[in-house]
Amino acid sequence: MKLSNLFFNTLKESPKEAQIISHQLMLRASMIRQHTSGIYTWLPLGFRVLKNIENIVRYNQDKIGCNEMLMSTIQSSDLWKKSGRYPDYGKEMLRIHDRHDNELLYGPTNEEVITDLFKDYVNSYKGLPKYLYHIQWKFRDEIRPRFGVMRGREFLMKDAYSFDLDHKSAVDTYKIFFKCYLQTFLDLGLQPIPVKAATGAIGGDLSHEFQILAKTGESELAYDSKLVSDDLINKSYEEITSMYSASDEMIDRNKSDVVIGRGIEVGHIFNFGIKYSEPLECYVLNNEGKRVNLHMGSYGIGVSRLTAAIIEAYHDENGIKWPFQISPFKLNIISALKNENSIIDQDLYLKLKNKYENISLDDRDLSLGKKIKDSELIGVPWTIIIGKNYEQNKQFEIINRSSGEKLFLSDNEIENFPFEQYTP
RNA sequence: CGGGGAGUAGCUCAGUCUGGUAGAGUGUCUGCUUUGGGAGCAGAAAGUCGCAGGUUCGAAUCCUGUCUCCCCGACCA
Repeated sequence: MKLSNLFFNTLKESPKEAQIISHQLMLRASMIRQHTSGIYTWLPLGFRVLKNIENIVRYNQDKIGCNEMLMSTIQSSDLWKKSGRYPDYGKEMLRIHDRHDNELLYGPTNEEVITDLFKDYVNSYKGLPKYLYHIQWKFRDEIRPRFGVMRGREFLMKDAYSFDLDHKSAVDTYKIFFKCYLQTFLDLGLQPIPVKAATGAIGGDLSHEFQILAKTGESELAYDSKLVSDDLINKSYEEITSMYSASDEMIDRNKSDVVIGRGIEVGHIFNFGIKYSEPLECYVLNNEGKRVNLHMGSYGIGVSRLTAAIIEAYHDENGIKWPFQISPFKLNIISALKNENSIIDQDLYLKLKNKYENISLDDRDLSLGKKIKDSELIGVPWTIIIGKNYEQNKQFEIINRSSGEKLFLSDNEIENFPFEQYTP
């Protein structure tokens, strides 16, 4: 995209409402705009990032045979009354009335809806197990929204739901999602720490949070240093969960040889048995022709929160440092050639655009310094400058956002340069 | 909900104590000069001072009410 067409407006100073670095940078880079407390408009740059994250999450869900669908954001209160959660959810649930004075709500989660759906479509054990998910906006009327999209009231979540015949099978499913989550966060460029969780309001007997390390994280963590390892993904569920990890009040203060840190919770998985299938009468016939309630699990990833979490993990004093796969633009071309008629930058732009889907050309009439600063703030992994070195040696100057390293490449070299091999 | 703070130009803030009719930086616009790290000079546009009521000759400033936002705590992807 040509930046002259991009709707954005970078800020030198950060608006005072922002307290943490990710919130400040998201505002300064024009990724989001606050509409009201805890509710945000996603501007073009932010929306590109959100979609990139969403696609990585989607890819990993699809890989384990999870079916993508889309449920409504508005739900009827009926099912919540059946499950018993209508009174329990309290003020955090946004309750609304339609013109007939029917009680509706803006969905904070979807266990009821999906359980009610599932029971009418699968009636035999032969149709199990089945996994379903969607990526959808949720609303939880948080007591105190804060830190930008980190704890918004309206937020984008991937929520998956599993249906199994019995407990044993449900545990196998749980392990599949567990490994899938590790892979998803690794693909996003993050180092996940799985933490055994208290099951809380949702209930059930098996639950893990996935935390990523960040100084500004809301949870305190204590974990075995071996959990931070490159080949964690190659270990079995049993091996991984045998290593110590805990958050907040679950931490054993007497335990030594653990690493203490802070984390941002970006995922949470639950196995909760028949908690919803029983009241909502979701059952199948087993191989003896008997009715059995399905064993269910739910698996959440905070997609919009991840944008902030990734910035918390990857930034410096000049701005964001996006992992390549997340960045709104993979590389940014800036021309500093004095000859106004030069189209070297546009030629290069067209050439690289064939190879990389999203790249940008800063064709705005601004000083070189301002363009470089914007490129750094927005967090583009590679900035290509066509200037002095091009005029003298026909070389493009390539700046690596993360390391600050500069490379000088010829016309031929730049076409084959492995830009995607970038680590922030 | 309890405790604290703040609403003045797109953004950051001064002015409020001590009432006299709106300021700075940055951004924006115009012109000229610039062109390797948020350029320089000159000029310009831009604010019902959150809202409502009150006191006063006169209110951003004092009083009352109200709304919104931010921070600390309980809740959570």
